[in-house]
Amino acid sequence: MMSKHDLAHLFNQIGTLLEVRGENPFKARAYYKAARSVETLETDLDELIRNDQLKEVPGFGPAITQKILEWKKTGTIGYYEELKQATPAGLLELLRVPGLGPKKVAVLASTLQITSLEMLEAACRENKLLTVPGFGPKTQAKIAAGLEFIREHQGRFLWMQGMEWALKFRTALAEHPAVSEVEIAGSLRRCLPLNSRIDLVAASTHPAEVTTFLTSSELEQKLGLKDKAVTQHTEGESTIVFQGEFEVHLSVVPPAAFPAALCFHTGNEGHLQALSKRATELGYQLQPDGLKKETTPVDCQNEAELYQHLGLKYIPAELRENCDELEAAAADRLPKLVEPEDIQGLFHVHTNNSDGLNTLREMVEGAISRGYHYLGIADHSQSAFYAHGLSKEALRQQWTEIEQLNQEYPHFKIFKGIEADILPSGELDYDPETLAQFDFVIGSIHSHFQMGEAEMTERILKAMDNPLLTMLGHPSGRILLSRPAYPVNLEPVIEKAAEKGIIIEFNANPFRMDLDWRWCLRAKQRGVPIAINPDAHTVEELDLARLSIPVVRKGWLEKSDVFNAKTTAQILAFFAQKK
DNA sequence: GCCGTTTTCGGCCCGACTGTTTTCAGTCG
Repeated sequence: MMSKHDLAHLFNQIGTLLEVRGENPFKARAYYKAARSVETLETDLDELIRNDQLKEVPGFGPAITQKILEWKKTGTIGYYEELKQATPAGLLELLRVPGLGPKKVAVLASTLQITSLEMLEAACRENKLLTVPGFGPKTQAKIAAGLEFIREHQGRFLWMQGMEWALKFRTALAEHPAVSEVEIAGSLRRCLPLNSRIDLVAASTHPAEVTTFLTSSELEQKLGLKDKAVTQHTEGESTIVFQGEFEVHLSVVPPAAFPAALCFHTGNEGHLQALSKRATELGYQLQPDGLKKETTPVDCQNEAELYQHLGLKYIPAELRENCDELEAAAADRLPKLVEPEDIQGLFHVHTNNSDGLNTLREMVEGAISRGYHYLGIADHSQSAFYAHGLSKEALRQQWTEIEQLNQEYPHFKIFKGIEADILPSGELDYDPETLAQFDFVIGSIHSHFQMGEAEMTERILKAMDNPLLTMLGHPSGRILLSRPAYPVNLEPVIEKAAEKGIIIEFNANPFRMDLDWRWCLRAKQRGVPIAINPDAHTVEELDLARLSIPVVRKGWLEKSDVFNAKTTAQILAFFAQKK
């Protein structure tokens, strides 16, 4: 089934290919624009074709229109295939290097014939970049550092990406007749935002059949694993790698050993050490094949029983980081962790008034159909040119529309908000009179990342001193796998939030997931409410808030710690008291 | 490649930063 997303992807690819090939950048932009138009079409593509209205869509001229028709008929675009054929595959990879854009990539390809990350690495080592006009020692050093960053993150993947695959493996293994139980273990089960391996533990009386199944071409075809290789294979364990980035490790144990094996393969190291120590103190031995008293196995049906024998409440895997969880489990003061159903509404939602893809109405109706009770709209502010930040005039129009929708849906509440840039000075990106008209104001940093830690911290603290600030957005600025956090000391930031009653965002975008879990725990201890915000730019992304709950739980958060677990009435009261 | 109260070629989203330059091009958000 071909979706308009596939077509948009093709246009984006054409744009990128044109750029690295050094062709007219405005031609590339025309394709990017067409891609965006395709994504945001309000009328069905087929209907536009039927009524011969394609060329009326902004951004669709004769060339693009012809290509859409071709794609409809053949499923692809000849022009794209030609460009792809004529461009070395590694060239697009080079764009991942921070500091390398299409122009420089084109220059490197034409002067040094560099067409892959490996070739670029070699050229840096040999100081070859210095011979290229426009490239100096600093540029070469920056590129070398960028390559280092990419290498460090090689084979690492996001929690949501990893879980998607892990669930497929678990389902396939569960259907195997020799498997009695199978679970996801390791860092994915502990819900770390970044992972390097998919760990699975299965119980079976015929382990070799199960490990062989993991390495089989049958499973490879069933799950569509690309570039699969087997890196380890014994009777009880096997490891495969696919797509060059995903490593899957499967351990198969006898059913009686399953609970202990699952616990051992879940970790983490520190948690296991503390657990073993406690077992020893109580006269047990905790080993990967089971819990024993003297040498006699102690019967455990599941992990909960295993913990129970050690005088502990069951510790959810998310909390097993050797972070006071054993003490809490012993004293029966483990948190009752937040659940997806606890989320009542969403803040930090964009519309196509700034850089979102859907209309305000679509976002509102999407939230209603998902069972939410309120929605906090927060488009980009005026300084964010790159994201079509809203002028005051655009704001007034949006407010009018919000008021109309609030009337149309009396049982649902739409809050007027903004994601205001925190400017380098620490000022928020509108005058106080304008800011005062919002129901809530999120302050976020989107530019000028190159500051020292003290200066950056000061900038954020100053923004928090503004009485009109309600919430701090993506508080570390990290983009997992592509950009480190900006330098900031979060300790005084959390302190200030506690003092001023400011909410801190947990950004549910899989590439962000900040506030990081360690700092969530700190915020909770200081009584700072955390809002689990989807930062949605499409209707589908509204789901990110609930989908990211496992990662949020890692920060010990309970329903009462989460701002958007409050009812509409409680939110209204909070905003009223803030004014 | 698209677009036009500039009707058919010349411009196309803004601004800061950085590094390589002696006046600017590329990248990034």
